[in-house]
Amino acid sequence: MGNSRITVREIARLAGVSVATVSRVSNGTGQVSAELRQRVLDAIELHGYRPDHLGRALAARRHGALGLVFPGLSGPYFSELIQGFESEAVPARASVHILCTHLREDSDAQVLEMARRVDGIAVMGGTISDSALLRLGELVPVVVLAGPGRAAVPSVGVDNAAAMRRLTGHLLTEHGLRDLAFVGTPEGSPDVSQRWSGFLAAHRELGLTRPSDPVRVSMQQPDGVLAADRLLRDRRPPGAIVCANDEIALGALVGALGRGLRVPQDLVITGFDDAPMAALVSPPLTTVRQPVRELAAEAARLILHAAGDPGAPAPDSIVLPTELVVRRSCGCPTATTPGGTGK
Amino acid sequence: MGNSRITVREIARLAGVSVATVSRVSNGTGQVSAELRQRVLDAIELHGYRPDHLGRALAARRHGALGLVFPGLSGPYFSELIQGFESEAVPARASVHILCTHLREDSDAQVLEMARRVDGIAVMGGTISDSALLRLGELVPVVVLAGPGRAAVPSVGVDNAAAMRRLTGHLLTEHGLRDLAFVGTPEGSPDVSQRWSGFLAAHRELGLTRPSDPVRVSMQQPDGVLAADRLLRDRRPPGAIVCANDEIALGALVGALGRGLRVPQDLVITGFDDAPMAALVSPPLTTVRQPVRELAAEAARLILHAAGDPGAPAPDSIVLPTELVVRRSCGCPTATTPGGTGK
DNA sequence: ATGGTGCCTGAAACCGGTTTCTGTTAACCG
DNA sequence: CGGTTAACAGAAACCGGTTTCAGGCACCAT
Repeated sequence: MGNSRITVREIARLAGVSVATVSRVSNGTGQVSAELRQRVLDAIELHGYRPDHLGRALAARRHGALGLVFPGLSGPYFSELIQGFESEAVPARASVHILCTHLREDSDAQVLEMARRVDGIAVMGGTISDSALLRLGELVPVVVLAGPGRAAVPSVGVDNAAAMRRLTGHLLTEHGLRDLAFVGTPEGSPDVSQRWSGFLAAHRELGLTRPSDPVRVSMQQPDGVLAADRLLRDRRPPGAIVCANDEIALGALVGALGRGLRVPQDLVITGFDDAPMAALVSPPLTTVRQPVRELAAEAARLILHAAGDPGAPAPDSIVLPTELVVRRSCGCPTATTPGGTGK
Repeated sequence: MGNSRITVREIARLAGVSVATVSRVSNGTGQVSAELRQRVLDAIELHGYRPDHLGRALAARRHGALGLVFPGLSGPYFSELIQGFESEAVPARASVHILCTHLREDSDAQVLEMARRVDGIAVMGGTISDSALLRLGELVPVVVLAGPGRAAVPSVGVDNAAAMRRLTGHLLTEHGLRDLAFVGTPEGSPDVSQRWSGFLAAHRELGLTRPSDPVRVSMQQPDGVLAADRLLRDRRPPGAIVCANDEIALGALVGALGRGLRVPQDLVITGFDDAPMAALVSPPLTTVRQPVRELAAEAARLILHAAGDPGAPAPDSIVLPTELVVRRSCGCPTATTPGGTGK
């Protein structure tokens, strides 16, 4: 049983009907008399027939698959992302292809290759070149996740700049902090780039001098430790370390505590994302919550919709709301002051 | 250009040759005269023809894709795993399908469904039922990643029990610690199950009483914080917290430090995996290094080989070596004592 | 001149489904 | 009772490739 060698013609022969009838029964399309239907169902059941995905996909000119492209995965952010994406794809009976372009030279070519195997693709911002993105958009429905869209390529993201402006403003205004250090590589991803510009904007608004250059590291905990080392080695500590995400912030916190500094008394540290650990460390991290899972789910929905509706107009880009989460690492006493910054 | 509507027959017509010739040229198989080859290549180039993946896959009866199934991803472990898997799949021109069964009821059915879309599958141990695993093995080449294989299903993993026995023995013998607490859910995955039994074995060998039940939590940092809370709340702290992985250990460390305990003076904590952060926290974590990336790469190689060679015999299971990494969180002064425990 | 050999080539079959299109039959209607 | 219509079934075309098979042709040895 379950031998995958049996075909629709085989079943047709065994049930004494035509292949068209078998196809109609197995898909529930068209009209089939009760008697023939039963004969076909019996034969299908008896031999454990399951229609071949390739044959079906070829005939339907549809792969039944979605692509997800990211630079390199790490931390809770990507877990959420992938799971959110899957949560929409699986019920739609679409499989999820992943492509991790991490440090590979030919990622443009690989994404283009992926386009020939899926019905639509979500690409993390900053993962492939702009020209490849446009080219991709001609081949399949595409949405940019956490990054700017293009003409025909919509995007799903949050207003990073506004959120970071708000967070930075909180540090500058309500805590009177100065000499803030930004940790993260603006050139690395659109997300960080926007957060950096929000950071700058907050300074500009208050008429402060432009802060010093960011400490350019990657987005994982070890990078936060590294950044803390760099910042705290010889010169006096900055007033606050504003990290591009929670992972970096957690690493920086570990680095700072390891050097005997007290947070927030000696040093303020903030994150971005509101990862699960952010609330659990001591002191709990002040950060910005963004709905990562919903972001990815929304992207999947967009793609599925566009793939199902060939002539559909290019959908609008989507901006989901963020929320400033004030905890103790910024120096606030205790309570959480909620407040949306997104549209 | 690049319009994906052009087919092999179209190119054949334009180049004034047969479809067979086009196919031969585009695949480099068979003999084609220089003149015809050039005509075909020109037509292909001019119209940007790329053979359709589905048509090709259907004819070749091969999907050009590999599946990777895991319970739920989180932390550096899964990053490494996925990237290791991809590092082998991509050069083989196979795309990677992922399936995250996390908490879903019908994961068996979904894995079986995946089997009809890929040439082979790597399944993390403990992700699906045994019967589904056997069934799966009849459909496509399968390998179990980090878990026990079955008759026809090979596995790739490390000797968790031996490694954990060694680590636990180190704590019991060389540090004279007693009253160790194990954090992790043995029922949750074969990995943890084996680590738990290694933990027990080390106690048994020394004639000690059976340690108390494990603190059953998941495998992420927040779970470590939770476990530390539970263990340290009212009663006196255990002599050591032996964590099922580094993520838990890092969480536990944060929890312990947050309570003002000193590690390792007041409390010893150990991990498993040797995640990047393990060496960077203070104190650095004593742990067991396992080659996660290689594990996944090996699994991909196994599957690719089996998928390429239809009649190949079931390959042997593979056990990769681990290494005890002694740092300071166990109470050792400083140096690292390397030493393999795997076969 | 003739038969054999090897290289190219294209027609056609095939992979495993879906869908259109045509034809048959039975039910319904005036 | 003749004619229209709806329901149903199957033959064949189709999706877009690959591969088998047989034939044409040039070259070589007899």
